[in-house]
Amino acid sequence: MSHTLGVRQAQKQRTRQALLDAALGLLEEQSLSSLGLREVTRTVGVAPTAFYRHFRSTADLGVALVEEALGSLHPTIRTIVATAGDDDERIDRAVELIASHVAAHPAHIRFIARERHGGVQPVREAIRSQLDLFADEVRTELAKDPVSAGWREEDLAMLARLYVDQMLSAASAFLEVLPAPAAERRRTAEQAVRRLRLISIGRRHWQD
Amino acid sequence: MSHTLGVRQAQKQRTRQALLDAALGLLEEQSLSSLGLREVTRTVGVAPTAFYRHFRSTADLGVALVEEALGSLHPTIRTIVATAGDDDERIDRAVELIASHVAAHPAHIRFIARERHGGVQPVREAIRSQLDLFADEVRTELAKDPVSAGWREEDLAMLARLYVDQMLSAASAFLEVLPAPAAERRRTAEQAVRRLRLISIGRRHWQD
DNA sequence: AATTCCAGAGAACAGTTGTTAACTGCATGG
DNA sequence: CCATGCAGTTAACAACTGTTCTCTGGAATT
Repeated sequence: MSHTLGVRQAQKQRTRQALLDAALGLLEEQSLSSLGLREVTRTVGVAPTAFYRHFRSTADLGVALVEEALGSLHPTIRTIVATAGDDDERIDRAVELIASHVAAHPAHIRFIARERHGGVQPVREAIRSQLDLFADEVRTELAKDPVSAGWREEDLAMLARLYVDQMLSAASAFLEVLPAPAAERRRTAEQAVRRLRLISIGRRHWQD
Repeated sequence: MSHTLGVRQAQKQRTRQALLDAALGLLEEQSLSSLGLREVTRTVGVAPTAFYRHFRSTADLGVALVEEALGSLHPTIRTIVATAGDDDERIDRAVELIASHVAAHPAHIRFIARERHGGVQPVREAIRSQLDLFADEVRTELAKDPVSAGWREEDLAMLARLYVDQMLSAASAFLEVLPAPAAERRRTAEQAVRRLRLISIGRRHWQD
């Protein structure tokens, strides 16, 4: 199964990754719809035509970036929601985890936030389908919780989406204060915590 | 005071508005950072150089579009929050109002959702400052409500921001289902209502 | 009636873009 | 060891970009 890649294919994947990295870097200061294929190949140091060996278009590259940014995040999300413990404990841990993830992969988060409503349809759809997946996974975890006993199916789905949206919103907020002093970053974290707390309270009293 | 504009300035403003309209149309299928100045003037039917008589750059035009899209919305927002009546009634009315506004000005909403995290800094900042203004106005209205008695200042601010975010989120959701059949549009409205209800429940039990 | 002002036109600039075709060199599989 | 496959190169294309400078016609001011 673990068939070591030949020298040939290994080099190809390396160039492909270089293209993705270069694009992600360039996308910190512009949107995908204005990203030029030549711009990307130039920063990698490769001929413009080489691009076509890996992607049909910049939109295609964008879809690959969505996969890179969100694909490996599913187990993390599950963990956040499924972790046992007090509600407030869980919230604090979730917010910390989001903050550290943003600090570790700022460009990825920026890309997702930017292109979620961006000008390139295939990319919007790719992001949407990933978020739908997240929401469904969160819903599954929430359903296991005794607090969700007696909940209507669509209410559970609503809550799951709300959580996913909040995580992205929090991530985007952290992104904006990344260069700010620690005090302001803490305030952002506290805002996120308060939001999740209010939602969690609403959740506990939903059945009244 | 109501000094009628001279023929001269009137024509200028007409061209300016034509540029804004053309840009807004073009931005339905791309982001501002990829919008070309020539592209805009071409659709209006004026020389590229005429653009500079009205805007320094496309970013500058973008800032003007933010004002056009959000500037006149402040009284509406205040009304939504300040309206008397049962909580659920208020929520229903708010969601209906958002839906009809999106149906009436889809391009404006799309523009705001897209450029809020878009690739053009001055536009992001313009949107942010408008949303901050909204949040502050909502906070002021919320403070008048007896339910908010005894609330900490930052908790009120958090709730206000949460409401503003929800309105934008709902608007963006309506936008996505604008071409969809009425049944799906209703489902979107119900999702928005449920979210606001949960938040409203959390709000009533916040003090426990 | 004469003068100033200025929105918009026109032409030209150096650079950029995506895409095509035909190529080269090297790892791969027979 | 030789033939094939294919990642990446080179060159060229027509079309497009933002910005400059110069000019013009008609409204606004005097």
